[in-house]
Amino acid sequence: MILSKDLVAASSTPLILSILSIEDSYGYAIIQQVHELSDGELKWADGMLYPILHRMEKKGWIESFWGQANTGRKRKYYRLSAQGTSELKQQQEQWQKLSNMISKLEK
Amino acid sequence: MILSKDLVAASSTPLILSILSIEDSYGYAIIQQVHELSDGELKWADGMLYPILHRMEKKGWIESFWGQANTGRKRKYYRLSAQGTSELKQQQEQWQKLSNMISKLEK
DNA sequence: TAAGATTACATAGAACTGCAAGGTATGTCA
DNA sequence: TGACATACCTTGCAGTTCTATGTAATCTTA
Repeated sequence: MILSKDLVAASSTPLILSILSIEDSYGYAIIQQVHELSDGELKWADGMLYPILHRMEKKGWIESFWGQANTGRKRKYYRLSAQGTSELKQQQEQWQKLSNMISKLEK
Repeated sequence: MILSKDLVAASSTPLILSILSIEDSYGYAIIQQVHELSDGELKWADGMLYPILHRMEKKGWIESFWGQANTGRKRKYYRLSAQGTSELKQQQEQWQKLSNMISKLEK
């Protein structure tokens, strides 16, 4: 199944917020987490994710800090901010509301 | 609650398809139906809806025909095509899948 | 019966934006 | 040593969206 562009766009933010609500993560890992979570249906390009992360940070939903893998390679981790937590809650509610509207109409 | 732009964009198509799956309708009425269904939270501008309807028709999901209200005023009705029916089903599945992913992550 | 509100549809194009493409760099391992 | 995986970044424009604007018929009410 190919997910519609609109839906992918609309789901990316809540998905990232959700993932970060479980534990801090970094760009490259988030891509893989999404890939697994979706059973391979969502395959984000990295060039698509990083701008989203930057935008979310600018909005104050997430905060970044540099970390180090045990390999020595540096990673830019993100953590959910307080604002991001409330944003996540709101977006989940919105999804729920729209899902209900759409499925309520099902014959 | 202000619905995020992305979500509004992603939901407009399945919403319209859903409404038309119940019964044929026309632009002006669809706006009101969405307004009611959402308990006043979604307030589409007409200038926003008509282009969407045209796009959907171009994609073959809906078909238009001119009708007449009992008042004598002409109306452009839309009906769901076979293609639109299968598109609706797909989009509903996609919504479901993403909703599940997002809510499964909830702590 | 005139003015204002409502119903109803249409479209150009300004304004926005998403993301593909292209770039850099380090670690691993055969 | 070179191929592959890991890891991050940004620009630019192709494509989209919907605001602003226009038209016109019908209804209401004073």
